[in-house]
Amino acid sequence: EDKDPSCPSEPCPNASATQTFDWMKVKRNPPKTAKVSEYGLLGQPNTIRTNFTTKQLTELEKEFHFNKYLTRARRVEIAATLELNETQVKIWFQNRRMKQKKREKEGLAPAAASRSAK
Amino acid sequence: VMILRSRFLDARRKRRNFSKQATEVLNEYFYSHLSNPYPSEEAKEELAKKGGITVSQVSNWFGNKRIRYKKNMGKFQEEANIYAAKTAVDATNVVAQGNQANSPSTP
DNA sequence: CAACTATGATTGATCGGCCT
DNA sequence: CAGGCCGATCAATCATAGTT
Repeated sequence: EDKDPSCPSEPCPNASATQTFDWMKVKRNPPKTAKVSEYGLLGQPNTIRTNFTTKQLTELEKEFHFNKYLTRARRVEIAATLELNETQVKIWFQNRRMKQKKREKEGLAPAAASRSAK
Repeated sequence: VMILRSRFLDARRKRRNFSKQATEVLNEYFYSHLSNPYPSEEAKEELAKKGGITVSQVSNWFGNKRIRYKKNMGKFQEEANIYAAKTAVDATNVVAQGNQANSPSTP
């Protein structure tokens, strides 16, 4: 599967005025969440982002409130319990922390604004 | 595998389109920096202030804009020209020379 | 009023950089 | 050198606002 996704056989004649910059060509690698050993063989790799179930999210959320950071042991435990990869659990916590931070930030700025209004 | 789309039935999604001016400011920046539409944190703050929205919203906007733009560049050509012309007016001041510097305040 | 499109927000996962 | 975290971003999707 070695092919050039952009312009198979032509030097891309930049059509109109606006040209194509690098950022427009950026392509992310497909998620490696795929697990060849699960359905017998590849074919339908989890090329898409997995959707966590409400149950999984609830558990993860619970853990997060207990500890913002994971321990190797905790991670393994949770991953097994929720049937997720350790990586997925790790990533979830990282995203969760960022989300937390974002919320705190958004929760303070408006407060300062309303302070002067009141 | 069930219909667990109840991921977030939260009512937090009461989206409201941005004001005309906010969109104006954002698009102006986007198209005047089309070669690299990645505003710095400082730039985002300024855009947020000018548009009357939050920094996160500015980030979301650029994120969506970039993805959607490259997804369908043709659909934005028209818009691109409109804003390209707008920013050009800003430079028509010095018609004498083709000054490329577009950063008014860069120490 | 239904059908369709434009758009803001959410989020699992990736990328590059830094640190341990 | 491998592994985790951060900050930013991607990319797909959700749900709604605005159009047709």
